Amino acid sequence: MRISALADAAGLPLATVKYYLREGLLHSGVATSATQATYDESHVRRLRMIRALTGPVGLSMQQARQILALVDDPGDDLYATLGRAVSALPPTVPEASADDPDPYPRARAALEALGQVYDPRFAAVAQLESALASVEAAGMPISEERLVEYGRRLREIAEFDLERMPREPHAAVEYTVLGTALYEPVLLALRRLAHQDVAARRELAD
Amino acid sequence: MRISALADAAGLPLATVKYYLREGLLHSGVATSATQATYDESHVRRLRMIRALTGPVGLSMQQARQILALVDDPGDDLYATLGRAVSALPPTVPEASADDPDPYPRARAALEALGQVYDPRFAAVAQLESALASVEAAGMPISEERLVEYGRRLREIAEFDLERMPREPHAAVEYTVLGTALYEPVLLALRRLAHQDVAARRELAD
DNA sequence: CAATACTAGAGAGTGATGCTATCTAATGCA
DNA sequence: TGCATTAGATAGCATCACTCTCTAGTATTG
Repeated sequence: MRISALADAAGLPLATVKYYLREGLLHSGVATSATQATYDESHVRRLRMIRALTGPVGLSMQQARQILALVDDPGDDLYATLGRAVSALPPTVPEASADDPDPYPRARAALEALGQVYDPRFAAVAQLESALASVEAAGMPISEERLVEYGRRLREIAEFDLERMPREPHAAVEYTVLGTALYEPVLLALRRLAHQDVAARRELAD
Repeated sequence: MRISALADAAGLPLATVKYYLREGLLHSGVATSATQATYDESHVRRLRMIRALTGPVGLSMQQARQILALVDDPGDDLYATLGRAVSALPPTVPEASADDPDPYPRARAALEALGQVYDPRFAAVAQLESALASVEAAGMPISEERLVEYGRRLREIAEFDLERMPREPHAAVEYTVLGTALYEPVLLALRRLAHQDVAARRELAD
C-alpha cells in the first residue's frame, strides 16, 4: 500500500498522514526506493488509534505520542506502566513541591475513606487533588458521602475491567493503558445520558 | 472592590481578568465613573468557576461561556436546560444528516440494552455514538456486557446525584449543569486510581 | 520513450486560541 | 500637585494542529 492509499484507507488528508509520520506518531513504511515506501494494515490501525486519542479522548499530540510509546514498548511491570500512562493523560497538573509534608490532603482523605492505597507519587492522586480543589473553589465542594459513592461504583467498574484483562503481559498492558484512556469518553457520555434519563423520569413524575 | 483587588482575590493577572470581561465570561462591575467600577464576591466566584471550567474540565472559553450563560439564565425546564448544557460540553460531534433513518445505531443498541430512553435529539447520544465508533475503530470495541456494566454503575451515580438535587428550580439547574461538568474530572481521577489500586493488589497476589 | 503522476522529506505558512502588553484619556488618592 | 490606577481598545505573542509548497527523484501509462 502506498501512502496515498493509506490516507484513503484511514480517511485522512495525505498531508496529515505525512505530518504524523514527521511527528513520530506513525511508524514509517518500508522504503523500496528513495521516493517510495509501502505501508500496511498496522499503519491503518495506528492512524485510527491516533484519531481516537486526539479526538474523543482529547489528547494533544504530545500526550498521544506518550501513550502510543507505552503501548509500543511497555515494561513488564503493568503497575508502573499504567502509572506512566496516567501521567500522560489530561489534566496535566503542576508537580507538588518536594518539601510539602502533605501535598494532597483532599485526595488522601478521599482514598482513606475509600480504603484505597494513598501513594503521592501517582499522577492520578495529583489529578484528584486538583479536581477536588477546583470544584471546591467553584463553590460546589464534594462531600465525603458523595466521594465514597462515586469511588465505590468506579471501583466496581475497575474490577470488571481488570477481570477481563488478557493474560499475556504485553496484551495486558495495551488493554489497560488504552482501556483507561479510550473508554473515558464512553463513561462520560453514559453518565450524561443517565442524568438525562433520570431527570426525565422525575419531570414526568411531578 | 476595584479590579486589581479582584484580580488578587482570584489569583489571576489583571490582564486576564480584563480579558474575561471583554469576552463576556465575567459580568462587568458597577461603574462609578468613566474610569472606575467596583466588583464584589460574585465576581470572585465567577472567576473561580471560569478557571474550573477552562482548567480541569477542559472547556474552551466558548464552551465555558455557553455553560455559564445557562447557569445565569436557566429556563424553568430542567430537562431541556440539561440538554443544552450537554451540547456545550466536549467532545463536539458532527451533527447527523437529517435523512439518516438510524444515525446512532451503537448508541441506540446501548440504551436499549440499558432500558433507557433513546432520543436522537440528545447531544449525549451523538457523543456516545462517536465514542463507541471511535473505540471500535481503534480496535478495542466495547461488548454489550461491558456497556451494561458501565451503564448500570453510572446510572446509580446519576440517581445519587439527582436525589441530592436542590428543590428550588434555579438552584436545581445550577446544581445539575455544573455538577455534570465539574464532577467529571473527579470521576475520571477516581477511576484511574481504582485501576491502579486493583492492579496493585493483583500484582501482589501473583 | 515521453509525458504525467506520485513520492519522500523538509520548510514555511495558516487560522484558531488564550492570553499578555501597550496605549490613551480619564479619574482617585496622598 | 503628582503619582497610581482604571476603562476600554488595539496589537502582539506563543502554541497547536494542521496544510501548502517545493525539490529531487521514481513509477506508471499510453
